Amino acid sequence: MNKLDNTLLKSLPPFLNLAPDQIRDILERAQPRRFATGDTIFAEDGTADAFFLLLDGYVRAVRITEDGEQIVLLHISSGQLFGIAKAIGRTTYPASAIATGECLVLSWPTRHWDEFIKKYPRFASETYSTVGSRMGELNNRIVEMSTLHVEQRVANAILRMVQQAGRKTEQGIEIDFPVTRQDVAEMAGTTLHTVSRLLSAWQKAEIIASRRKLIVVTAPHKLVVFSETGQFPE
DNA sequence: ACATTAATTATGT
DNA sequence: ACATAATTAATGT
Repeated sequence: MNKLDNTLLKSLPPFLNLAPDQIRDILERAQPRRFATGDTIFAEDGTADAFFLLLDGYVRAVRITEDGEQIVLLHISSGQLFGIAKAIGRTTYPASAIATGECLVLSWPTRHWDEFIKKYPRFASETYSTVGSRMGELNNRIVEMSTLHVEQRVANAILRMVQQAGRKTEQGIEIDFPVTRQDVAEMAGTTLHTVSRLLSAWQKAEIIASRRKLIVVTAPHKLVVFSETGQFPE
């Protein structure tokens, strides 16, 4: 039913080295979907009736607190599996998935999960490693949140985005999806005002350059040093 | 050391 | 023109 290129899946980690008929098997059960900026792909606590593979674009995992405050848990970049509640023994999604920018996604009904795991060892090991690395990231962030100062936290938030979605330009490394100060604030656990103030300062110090919804890190090394020491190098 | 409030300006449809 | 984003200063905990 779909006109997706068969070579597309072949190059993705979970489906590496599969035979053509296996690729077809997987694609036949997949539903390709597009999402626009800000679209909710699935909602926190909703029944996990599908799991997903991000083909293009970026998605962020978001949770809402008691008093309606958003926090951004992590970003997912293309090639990654997400919405894999089954992998952590859940029947509902632990967070909401929001499209940041245009997204192209493959989704499969959850009932195929167990079979995929059995049939395709790469798919199984890939889910383990993505679950593992996300746990690791969240783990680090807990430590950061409780030990570091805001300035270091927003530095880390920016560095993480650079790491996951950095694109080299003439000026430096640019974050490949739209980010507002509010977004950064939600990642660093602070307010957009503090973020705005910090970004302005770092702009003057020629560490970053930023326009509306865009952040370019012009001196990545200095920002790394700052995130670790709380001081800019001479 | 940070958040909150509020007022002001810039930017994108 | 209108809504959304960003800056900036003042005040608060």
